[in-house]
Amino acid sequence: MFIPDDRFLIMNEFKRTHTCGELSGNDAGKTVTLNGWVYKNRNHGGIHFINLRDRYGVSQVVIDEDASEDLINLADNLKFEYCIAVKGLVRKRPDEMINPDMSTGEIEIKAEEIRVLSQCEVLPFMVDEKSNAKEDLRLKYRFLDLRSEKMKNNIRLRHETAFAVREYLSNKDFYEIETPTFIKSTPEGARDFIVPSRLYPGKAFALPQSPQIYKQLLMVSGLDKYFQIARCYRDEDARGDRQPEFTQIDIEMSFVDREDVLSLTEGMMSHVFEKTLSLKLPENFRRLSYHEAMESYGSDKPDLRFEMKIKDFTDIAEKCSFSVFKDTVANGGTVRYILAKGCASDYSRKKITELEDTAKIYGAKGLAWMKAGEEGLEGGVSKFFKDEEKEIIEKTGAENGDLLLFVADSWKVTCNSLGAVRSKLGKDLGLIDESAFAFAWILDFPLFEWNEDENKWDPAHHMFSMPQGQYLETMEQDPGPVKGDLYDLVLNGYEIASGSIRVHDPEIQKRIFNVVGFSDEEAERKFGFMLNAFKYGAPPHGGIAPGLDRLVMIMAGEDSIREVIAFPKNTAGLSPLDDSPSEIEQNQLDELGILFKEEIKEEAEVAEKAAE
RNA sequence: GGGGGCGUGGCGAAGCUGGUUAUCGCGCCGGCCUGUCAAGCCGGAGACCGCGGGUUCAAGCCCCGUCGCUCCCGCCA
Repeated sequence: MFIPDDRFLIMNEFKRTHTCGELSGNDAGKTVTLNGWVYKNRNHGGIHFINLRDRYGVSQVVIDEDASEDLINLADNLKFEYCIAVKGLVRKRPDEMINPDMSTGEIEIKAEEIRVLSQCEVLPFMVDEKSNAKEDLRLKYRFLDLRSEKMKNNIRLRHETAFAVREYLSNKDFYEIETPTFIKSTPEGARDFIVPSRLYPGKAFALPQSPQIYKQLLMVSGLDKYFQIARCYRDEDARGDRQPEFTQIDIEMSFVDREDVLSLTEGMMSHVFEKTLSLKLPENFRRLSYHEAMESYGSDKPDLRFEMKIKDFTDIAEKCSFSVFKDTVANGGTVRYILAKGCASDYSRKKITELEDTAKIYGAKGLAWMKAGEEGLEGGVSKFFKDEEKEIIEKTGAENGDLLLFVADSWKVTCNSLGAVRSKLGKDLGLIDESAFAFAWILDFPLFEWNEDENKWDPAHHMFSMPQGQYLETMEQDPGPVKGDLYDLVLNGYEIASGSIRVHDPEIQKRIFNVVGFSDEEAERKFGFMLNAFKYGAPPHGGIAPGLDRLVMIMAGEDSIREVIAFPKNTAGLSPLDDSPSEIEQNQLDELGILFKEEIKEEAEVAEKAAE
């Protein structure tokens, strides 16, 4: 095997003239040089075919029977994923050998010279869509995984999305401004990642959960329209759609109301989908109130690719003889149901139990059911509703062969659990159009949430969202119904953006703090620098923050944001690639004034002994 | 913090109500083959069945524990 000593010289002579994806019949007759990786190597004795791959595509290289012995010998020894350079003549394939599945299938390159630029060891998994290697292994060898067609396309889509965002916002006079990633820790909301300070032992920076406060300060600065494709950090457990570090398209603008932010976002999404997927989105997205989303779809991020609404059953439940329903209503709860058209025969007792298990995950105590037959309602809890049978059939519109599913519980549990049942039905019954993109705005979120455990009002989101005008007078006396100028954008069952019109008036801000029991002193200590800025001519402002990872995930048809992040963490928050986080040197700890390493070990040992 | 699923050569899987030699495809090594494009044909190497313990005449399979991954609840915009 010839491995060159002077690779610079080789590169000089064998620098690519074309990529592996661009050659077509029009290039026939040209002498070209390609650089790439050996994707396939088929040896037919007298003739070799090598599929050479780079970022741009795959081209077939042929080593003919008339090639030199050296070249044949070299081709024989090329293994998967060798990085090579090929110099040769582009020629049209004979008609019957054209490969219509290959963008370069019209041509092939008759190799004249081949140089091995870099060898490759036996692979841990095939760089191939069909390899199906486990994700942890793929993450450990991400550099190989990213060579695959799918990952390459996902990374490209992500780039194109970010590019379209920059293009759109820049054309609308937005500035892209970087905000700090070492900031003050504010322990509200998610846990902060902490960066200890060497210069000030005992003190620490936090990594931002979002650039929220800084972007609001930029509005006070009069910079007017800001965006940033911003890395954000949250020290919480990962999920398929959540990573400890993620990227959001952070946007803030001054002198706007809710409608301005919504229409800007709609325009931006339309631009992105047009540029990346050549898809036209509706000019205005559907709108649902939070209450409506929860009641009809059982989620604040409903999948609107199918309907199957959840409906109210409380009026019949409260007067029926079935004590589970009756008592729930009497105790302030609610009874709601789903009508599954034509599902009676598909759903045996066993399959209904699966649905019930789904409901139970979200706190439901059970899933009551009945089926509509030729004679009326039958099975399940139908025997308790003999008197109301007619009324139920009329109310629900149940027809022969339909299945009715009920949950009786608190409003929230009823909605959430039926929402989960609805999702499962949608998947199981194939109601979801996988090619659809169902955007919707969720509006009118409550600003406050009653905390049962601590007997106090909590902020339902963050504390800097503007209450809607009609609630301003009664906010303190009756916080429950207060709606905020908050908005979420949902897409196919995911929340892909969240934003609000902010409070820019220190007086209103103070009142909100009061409702949630935040003392002046505490507010001053945690957010003083922002509240102070608001004393100096803060403009009315608002914004939104679409999650880039989730957006691209959905556009790519993936189920996990890890598929659209070049180097993600796994669900345990670890990086299998570099094995981080890792232990650090004692001297690093010493420099930071962190002395606990031995103490932690001792504590762990003590705990271990206690466990025994 | 809690629940579900998975863990079998380098990779992906099969392995029945426990039964003696752990199977298949890909990859790897050797050979053959002039038009393939998931190339084909012949031969070969490679596995402490995640780890520890238990039940049994006998465990990949059953039980207990533990570790890892993954999905979900909690948590989290």
